[in-house]
Amino acid sequence: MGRVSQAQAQENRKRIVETAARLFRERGVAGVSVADVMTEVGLTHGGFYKQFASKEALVAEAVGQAFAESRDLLAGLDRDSFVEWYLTPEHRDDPGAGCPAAGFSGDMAREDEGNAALTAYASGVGLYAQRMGEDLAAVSTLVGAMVLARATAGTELSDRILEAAKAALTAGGSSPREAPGPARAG
Amino acid sequence: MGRVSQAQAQENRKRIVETAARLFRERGVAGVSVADVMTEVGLTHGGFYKQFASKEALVAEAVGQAFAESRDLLAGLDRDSFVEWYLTPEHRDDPGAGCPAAGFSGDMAREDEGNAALTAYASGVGLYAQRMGEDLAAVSTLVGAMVLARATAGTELSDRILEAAKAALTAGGSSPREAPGPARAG
DNA sequence: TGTACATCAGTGAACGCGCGTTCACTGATGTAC
DNA sequence: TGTACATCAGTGAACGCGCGTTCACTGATGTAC
Repeated sequence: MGRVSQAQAQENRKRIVETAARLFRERGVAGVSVADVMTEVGLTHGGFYKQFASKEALVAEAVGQAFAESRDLLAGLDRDSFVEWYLTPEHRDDPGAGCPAAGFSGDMAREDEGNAALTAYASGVGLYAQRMGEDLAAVSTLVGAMVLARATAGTELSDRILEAAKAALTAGGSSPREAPGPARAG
Repeated sequence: MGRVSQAQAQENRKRIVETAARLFRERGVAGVSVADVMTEVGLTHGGFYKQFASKEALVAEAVGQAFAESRDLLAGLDRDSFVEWYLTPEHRDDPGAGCPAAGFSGDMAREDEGNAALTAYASGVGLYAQRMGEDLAAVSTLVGAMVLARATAGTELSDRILEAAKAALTAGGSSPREAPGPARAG
């Protein structure tokens, strides 16, 4: 295959970023090679560097892409609906299409400061914070529950974590310590 | 160096596991090679396989070791003191000596089920749950806050996450939605 | 509109590198007498 | 206690492999006239 139209090239680039955003969340950045991404898109790995300076640059774009995709979802649900959706086994079992704050957390903790991926990640977390009314403790509960539920997937503990977090964050925002109840509803 | 006494060999093995438990939490399992661990211990990498079947086996032992170390800490503090310690910048900035539930979360999410490391991890999380009175939502808040604070380290958001989680989990369990304050203190 | 040429997205082989793992070897340790 | 020999923890070189990245090449696209 020779040269491709500019429109096609732009389309290919977009698909590379979207595919990376999904695969990195599913298997981690270290678990996905540049060749993996390109093969999934239907291209050969050599062409990657015509579009991106490095794998690291792709990671940064993928993080931004993942948060951009979730922006629509966040906007379309009210707080309780969002929490309900977030803490489902379906979300736990499909990290590739799920919350980037949870999906990329393991990889971001090891990036060095100032890094483009980190910047995109931090601003994305800000988005989630906004959705939750700047309640950073609630965001922590969501992300922590998802991370733990995934790490314990397959055990009985996993489902219980999701349930406990849901009970704590819905039904009026009762304390994580207290049993869920109708107090403060509305 | 030729053969070494059985006592020395056992001591070396122990130090390999302890060093791995620290390094894996600091840089992630994929970010630490077998040679890295052995060099840190002061041995050469070739001897590793006299003591362990594979890197994967070391990961499983390291996870168990990390939780075993934290067991003492958990036992020595009451709930509020534990929460206070957990949500400090010092804990955030020293993952190698910190909570294994947070430190290994990124790596565990990608292990396949039935795996020895996963089993050790899940039972370790159970330990934390016990410490927090089986309040899995509170455990989620702790781990989520630490994971997010680490992923956003260096930004202003990072400290705010720790503060918000601390406010939500101490001072009588006030709602994560409310701003921190002196109300309900004591 | 048609022709001639330059561009450059994508190909596929190759690179150097670090990884997990193996192995022949060493020589102090542990054991049998 | 002393001697002779087997064991085996640790050494260091080597292995095959997959990775990120590079590069000469291809040929359709884009452009200049």
